[in-house]
Amino acid sequence: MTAGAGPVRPPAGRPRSRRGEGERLRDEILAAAERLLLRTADEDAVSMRAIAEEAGVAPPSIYLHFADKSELLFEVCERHFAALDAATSSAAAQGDGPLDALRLRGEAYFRFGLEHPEHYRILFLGKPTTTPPAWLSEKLAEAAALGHLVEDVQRCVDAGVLRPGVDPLLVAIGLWMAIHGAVSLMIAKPAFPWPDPEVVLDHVLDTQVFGLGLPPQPPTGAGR
Amino acid sequence: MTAGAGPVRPPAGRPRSRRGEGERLRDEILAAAERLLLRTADEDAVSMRAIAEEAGVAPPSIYLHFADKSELLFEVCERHFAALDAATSSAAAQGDGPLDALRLRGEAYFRFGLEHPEHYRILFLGKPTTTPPAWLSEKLAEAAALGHLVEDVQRCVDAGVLRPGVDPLLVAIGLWMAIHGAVSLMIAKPAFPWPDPEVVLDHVLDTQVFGLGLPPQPPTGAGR
DNA sequence: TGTACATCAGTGAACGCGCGTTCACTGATGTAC
DNA sequence: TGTACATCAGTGAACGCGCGTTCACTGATGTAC
Repeated sequence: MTAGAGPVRPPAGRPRSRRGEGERLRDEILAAAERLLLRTADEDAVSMRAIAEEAGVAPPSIYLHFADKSELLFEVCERHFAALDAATSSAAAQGDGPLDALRLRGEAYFRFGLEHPEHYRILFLGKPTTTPPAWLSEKLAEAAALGHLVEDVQRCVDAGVLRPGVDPLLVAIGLWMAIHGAVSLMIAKPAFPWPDPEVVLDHVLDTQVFGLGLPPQPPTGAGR
Repeated sequence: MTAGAGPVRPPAGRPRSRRGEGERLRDEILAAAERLLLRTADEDAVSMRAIAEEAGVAPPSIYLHFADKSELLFEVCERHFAALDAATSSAAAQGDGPLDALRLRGEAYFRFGLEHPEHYRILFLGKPTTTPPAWLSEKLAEAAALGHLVEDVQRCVDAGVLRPGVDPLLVAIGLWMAIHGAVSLMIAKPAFPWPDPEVVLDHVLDTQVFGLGLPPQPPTGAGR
């Protein structure tokens, strides 16, 4: 009975946008979907109805701004993965030389994935059926920041710090797969007794650089 | 009008089991689910109704033998992954030395995953929510044949073909992650312009063994 | 300054769907007497 | 050998749910005259 001003209003009524400002709702819907995804950590909980409620709006209003659900969800992720690209690239920029840059990029990718598991799941673990066509190749590579990764690998090749004759694209894909494997298993099976994430990360990256096998020429006898 | 024998019968009527042979249906349901999964290659298409129809039985009949859907689906996969374990282990047994065995095991795992994408998806890409508790750790490791992988790694350590001081479990998990990363990305994004699977596989395994970096002591000048 | 009207932002109710699961039941089959 | 009965394998119909999406609509707001 404290704030008794104004007539009866619908519970969480969001004020309607002024004329010409209809686009504002678009951003609010995206923000609501993102909040839901982060709070519930469950893609299934992010239904159109739930998003609408989170945004303080009726479900059909979403269709004023998005063609369907997947368009909305993937735009949420697109924004988020722009942040991944920024994070990995800025990490790589701190690198001391191209190999270090590559390593820092990998670390940033790994941490980003573990910190945003549901986004990661939607983009990289989801079924192709529910993925819009554009996301099947170009955007996917973009989201994984694969282009920048290839560039980093190319720089390593140019600097001569990788084995000669390697294919930069193949190397980049291999790195992506190795780190993705770590991220996706730990995300998909959180209850599994994994070692500490940082231990896993270090091991995966060390293995990529040095390999598991013995160095070809151990210092036997007359080495040093 | 060719085979006019017998009275009118329900379309795909499966003959009811004799008394005491009720357990027979259990196997038929498992087989039906497996067939559906392989034919449709889509986990969503494998509903209880669809399984029942494939088995020529009414949906409630499934509950005579399985508590619920996830119990059924995971039993399907359990059988299938017993085959994975058999395939990888028999591949490893062909190996010429422990390191070769490890490599053959990895190859077998990779190929098995690509050949059975929907099973792989259910087991390793599914959400923890839909996974029965037992599958969150013990059975999971079993299914990935992790135990046998650790043993193989241990044999390599004992034979002195890996870098000294490595933790066999960590190495095994790292190998698992690397190959899983390749399998899961190629499964999840089949439309992506991946290199040829065998090229990917070779690269991933070579990298695991040799690393991407330069060997520590390149033969400069007075080597040979 | 007043008023009819077009436009815009947003809504209430419903459609149709397929799902997992439950319930009360049927009818054949073997068994006890 | 006959018959009542318990048991077993399996079913038809329905429950309740939540989903994505559509449709006809409302009511406020700005604009033209």
